[in-house]
Amino acid sequence: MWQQQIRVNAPYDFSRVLERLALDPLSIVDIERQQLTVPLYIRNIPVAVSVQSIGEKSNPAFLIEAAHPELKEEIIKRLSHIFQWDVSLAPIQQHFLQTELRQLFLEHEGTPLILDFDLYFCLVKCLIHQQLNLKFAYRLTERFVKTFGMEQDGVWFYPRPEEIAKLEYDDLKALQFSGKKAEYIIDTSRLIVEGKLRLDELAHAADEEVAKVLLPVRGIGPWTVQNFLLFGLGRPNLFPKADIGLQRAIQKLLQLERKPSMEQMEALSKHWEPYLSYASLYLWRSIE
DNA sequence: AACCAGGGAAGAT
DNA sequence: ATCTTCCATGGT
Repeated sequence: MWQQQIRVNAPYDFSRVLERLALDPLSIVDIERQQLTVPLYIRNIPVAVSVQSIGEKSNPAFLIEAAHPELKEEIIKRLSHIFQWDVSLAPIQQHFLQTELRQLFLEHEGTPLILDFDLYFCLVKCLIHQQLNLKFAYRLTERFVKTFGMEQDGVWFYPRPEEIAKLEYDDLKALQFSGKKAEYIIDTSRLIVEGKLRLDELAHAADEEVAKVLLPVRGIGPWTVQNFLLFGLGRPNLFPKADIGLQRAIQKLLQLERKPSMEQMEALSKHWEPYLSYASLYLWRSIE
C-alpha cells in the first residue's frame, strides 16, 4: 500500500463530484470522509484506488491510496485525467460569468468535468443510456456490471470487452435489455476484441477524427460520439444538442413554453465556445 | 393509460 | 441528403 498527496488548482469542489457519483448505485462513495474508491484497469490489472479530499474548494488537495507501488505513476496520471486535476477551472468560470449561464456558474462554482473510469465502459454506458430514463439506465448498468463484472477490494470492476464478446444476445435480453441494445453492445465489444475498433488510439485524435471512426459502428450515432468525447476523452468543447436533458435545462433556464428547437440550441451554444462541455455539464446539473 | 426517456437504424421522400 | 417511422422497455 502506498499513499500520495496531490494539490490542485482552485476552485475545485469535490463534494459536488461525490454528490453526483453517489447517484450511481455502483459507486463506492463515503460522503462523511469525502472519499471514494475508484476501480481502474491499469495495463489490464484491476486496481482499487482510494481518493480522499483533504482540502476544500478554495484550497483543494487529495490523498491517494492503492496497492501496486510499481503502477503508482500510471495510476496518478490516470486519476489526474479522470478528475481533471490538470485543468484550471478559473478561466472557464470567468468566461461564463459574461454569458446567459452566469447564475448557473455562480451556483455550481468549482464543479469539474469527471471522466468515466474506462473508455470501453464509457461507450457501453452510452449505448445503455440511449433513449432510456436515467433511473432505468442506472438499473440496467448495475445489472450488467454485477452479472458480468467482478467484485474486488469492495468495488465492482466493469467487465472487459473479451467477456461481453463471448455472450449471446439473449444473455443481455435476460437482463431486460432490448434486442437492439443487446446487439449494439455485444457487436461493438466483438469489434474491439477483433482489433477492428481501437478505443485507446482515439485518445490523441481530433474530435472529428474520433467521429469518423465511431459513427460507422452500428449503434453509435452523433449523441453517443459526443458523449464519448465528453465523458470518455474529456474534450472541452462538446454540446450534445440532441440530448433531451440539455433541451429541458435550456427550456427551464429561459422559461420556454416548449422545448427549444435545434436552431435555438445551436444559436445559444455559440456564446459558450470554446468550453461547450462545461455549459453542457452545468446545464445538466441545473435539472438534477 | 398515454406519453416519455440524457437515440439510432431503417425506410420513405 | 433530409425527413419520418419504428424500435423495445420501464418509469411517471
